[in-house]
Amino acid sequence: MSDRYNIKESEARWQKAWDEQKCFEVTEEPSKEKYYVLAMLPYPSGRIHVGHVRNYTLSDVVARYKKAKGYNVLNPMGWDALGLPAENAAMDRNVHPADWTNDNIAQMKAQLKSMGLAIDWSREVSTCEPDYYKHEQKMFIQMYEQGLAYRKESVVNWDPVDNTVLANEQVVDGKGWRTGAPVERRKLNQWFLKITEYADELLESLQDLPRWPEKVRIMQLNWIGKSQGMNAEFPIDESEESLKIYTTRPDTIFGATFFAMAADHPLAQKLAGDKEGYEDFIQQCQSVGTSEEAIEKAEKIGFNTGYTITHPFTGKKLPLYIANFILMDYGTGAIYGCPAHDTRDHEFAKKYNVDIIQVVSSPDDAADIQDEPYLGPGDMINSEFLDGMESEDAKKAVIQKLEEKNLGQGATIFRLRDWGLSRQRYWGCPIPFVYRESDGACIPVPEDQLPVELPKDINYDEPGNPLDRHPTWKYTTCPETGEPAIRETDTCDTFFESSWYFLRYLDPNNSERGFSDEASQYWMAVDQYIGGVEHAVLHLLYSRFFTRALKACGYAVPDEPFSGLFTQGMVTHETYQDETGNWLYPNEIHKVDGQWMTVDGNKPVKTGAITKMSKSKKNTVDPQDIIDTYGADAARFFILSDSPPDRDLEWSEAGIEGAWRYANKIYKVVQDSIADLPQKDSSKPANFSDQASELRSQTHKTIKAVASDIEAFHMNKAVARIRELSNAITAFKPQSDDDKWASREAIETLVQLIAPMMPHLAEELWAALGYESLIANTPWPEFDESLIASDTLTIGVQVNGKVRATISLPQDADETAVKEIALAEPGVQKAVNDKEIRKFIYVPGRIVNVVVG
RNA sequence: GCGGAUGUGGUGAAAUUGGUAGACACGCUAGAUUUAGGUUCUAGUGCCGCAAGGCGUGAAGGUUCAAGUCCUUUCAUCCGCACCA
Repeated sequence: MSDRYNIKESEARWQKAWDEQKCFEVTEEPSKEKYYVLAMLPYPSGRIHVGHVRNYTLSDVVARYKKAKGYNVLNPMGWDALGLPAENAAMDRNVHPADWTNDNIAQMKAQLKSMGLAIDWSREVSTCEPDYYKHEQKMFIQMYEQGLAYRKESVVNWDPVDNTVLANEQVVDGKGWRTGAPVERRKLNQWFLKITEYADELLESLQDLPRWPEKVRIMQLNWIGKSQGMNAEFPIDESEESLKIYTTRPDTIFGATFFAMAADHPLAQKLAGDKEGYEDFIQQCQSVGTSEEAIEKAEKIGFNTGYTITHPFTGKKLPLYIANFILMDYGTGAIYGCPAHDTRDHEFAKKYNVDIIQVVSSPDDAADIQDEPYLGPGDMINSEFLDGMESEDAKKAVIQKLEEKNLGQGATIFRLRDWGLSRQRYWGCPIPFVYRESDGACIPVPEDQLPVELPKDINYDEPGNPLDRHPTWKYTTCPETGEPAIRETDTCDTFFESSWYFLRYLDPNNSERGFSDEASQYWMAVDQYIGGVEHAVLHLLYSRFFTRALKACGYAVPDEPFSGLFTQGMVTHETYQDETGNWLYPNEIHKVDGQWMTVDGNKPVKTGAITKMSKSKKNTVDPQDIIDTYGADAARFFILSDSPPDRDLEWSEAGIEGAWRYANKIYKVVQDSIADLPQKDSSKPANFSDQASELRSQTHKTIKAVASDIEAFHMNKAVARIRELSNAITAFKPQSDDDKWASREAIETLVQLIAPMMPHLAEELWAALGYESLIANTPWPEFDESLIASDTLTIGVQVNGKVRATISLPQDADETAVKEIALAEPGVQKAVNDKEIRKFIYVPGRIVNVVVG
């Protein structure tokens, strides 16, 4: 009898073996088909969380499976090492962001290694290293030279007490998270990348991404937000100025009852700056956050400028407002308001007693337009020359009319805005520009002076950006004239690093360029990208833009960086609070008599909503505890078996033990049967018992099913198939030595099928089965189609749609024969009774339905 | 507010094109074995009902011989929203 499976010893041993044999280190091999598996790189926050385990287990299964299928598989890993949390840690704990980050990387790398991932660690990349960001500084300058990077004024959240810029997540209820001071909006000169230049192409090319989830493509489509509409320009009465508006609903022009522009519209100050209450109103607008959500949800408020605009067709004078729900960044920053057919305009009109005129007829006559706007299409009414037209035709007619009058023209606009890159923070990639003091000229840092490295000696004693306060770093000379110059002290958005890291992996030792064209041409595009659905828009869109921008700068990269994408669901967990409302970690509570109590003091615990795991709510679980207790294989297997990977996973402690028991069971079953099995590679016998044939059939079916399940990311189903096979193996009693051959075939197959999921256990058993080479280097088993086909089939017999019996039929049974068999079933006879059979339906291979009545 | 998703037993979930709802597990119940215990094995387990049978995929309608799947309406929950990563 065998000893119990020693997880710790075994896992460490096989990880060492993979390392020593450099099992997963790859080079370009033009003769071999490549497969690039990419998992989204982690931010080194401290310790890995369950979301990481899920992500990297998935990529690992794909990598190991594809390797077994014969591909040259690249599966790299790195660290998205720049970002805000490092600076928060620096401020809270007085550590240097670099030290904090590098400590975290060391810890997390050890944790990932303990998962037994098939990663080529020789290609590890950390984005906070100057050797990484020097290349993107060069890229940035190249983009600038191509006209893809530029500077303009833009609004930030400003904390007036700390004198610092706040991220949206640092704004809580309109107040700074540290100071509690009401946040202001402030305009700064900032760098942008011209992603809008590619808006149409990024939209159109979504069609070329069939291996992306539909939902992600739709989200990007909506994000880019192409809309067909009309630009128009109307003179403002009693003024020299005129207002440029944009609308997607030119058909509703006769329903226009007011005009409105954004609070930061250049005309706002000009026309109303001296009006009473203007300053207060602007203040009010500025107290709303900069996020789209905050703006949309804020109460709709307006300020009447006192000016009017004459309606181009009716001649009526309509009031011109400044309104907080108009975005300067969208369209022209001004609209005409049609309250009858737009929700926001309606809300606004109700509040300021503006007329509501219906111009599109609604199919629901009862609905009162004064209570509810009508948003759909319909026939035009109250619209002079448009009356009776369909909305779509009316749109064209209005555009044509305004074009004739030289007041407007049809226009296509995008919701997508240019990518604001500047961050007023230390722990980011320095933007490689200097400003000459004499004339303010903006000069790129010459290539031979790159990288512009972050200074090490910084302090957080004062608020604000340490680079800006640094005594020496920012003072330099102009590379062109040698005159005094000041460095750009803003750093890059960290999405900049993550927009090209997958290229750096290809050639991590290249110190001249970020990567060579040869490496890119061999490995790109990424065949399978895997990561969180929360990145569906920003990161994935920025990366798609980045490859196009790099191509414009002369790099050999494909337009689309990721040909296949899989987005995993979030990992969620129940939340817990003590009596005073403090959040509690799951390991700070325990059950006493069926009630959750605090471990410390046995006080009652309130359980709350199941939400995405987050540190702020303390509903996190440290996967290391699980790996230490049950082993990496059990953790991986449980995560794969529990939920479909694209769905949210509610973490529970209960299921992991089942995976652990299963691993032990497999170990025991295989170990116990080895002595009695034929030797490996012994020749296939000719005769099998029926049970053995059955087992062989199931073995081959399982090979096929597991492969297609893995390829479709139905890992939970693959696990179910594997468990069915192992159940069949345990139930199987060989009748002869020939049958034992079938038994060995099934067991070897089982070990091969679990190898991508539980790689350590698989190696252990593969060795036990007599193989000297690693299972990690062993090809995927082949299945025999002839063993899969069955000559009988079992189908259900319904009477009036309810199943009353199941029958077995030969594959080729004709309808007459089927009818005879079906009607002879006692259950069917009982249900039919003496009622008349009105119809007999036989769908070959599927179902029989007898309709009586 | 806008956009995207999800809803099936006590729990996680399965279910080609509409065609045997609940595979595979977790948990639970009973029994057996062993151990100090975690284990292991056998049987059972959607709900109601003694049974026959009936009812069951968030809710309400509809189409169909047949609906978890298609259509309409509706409710609930979760995620993203441009300076978190």
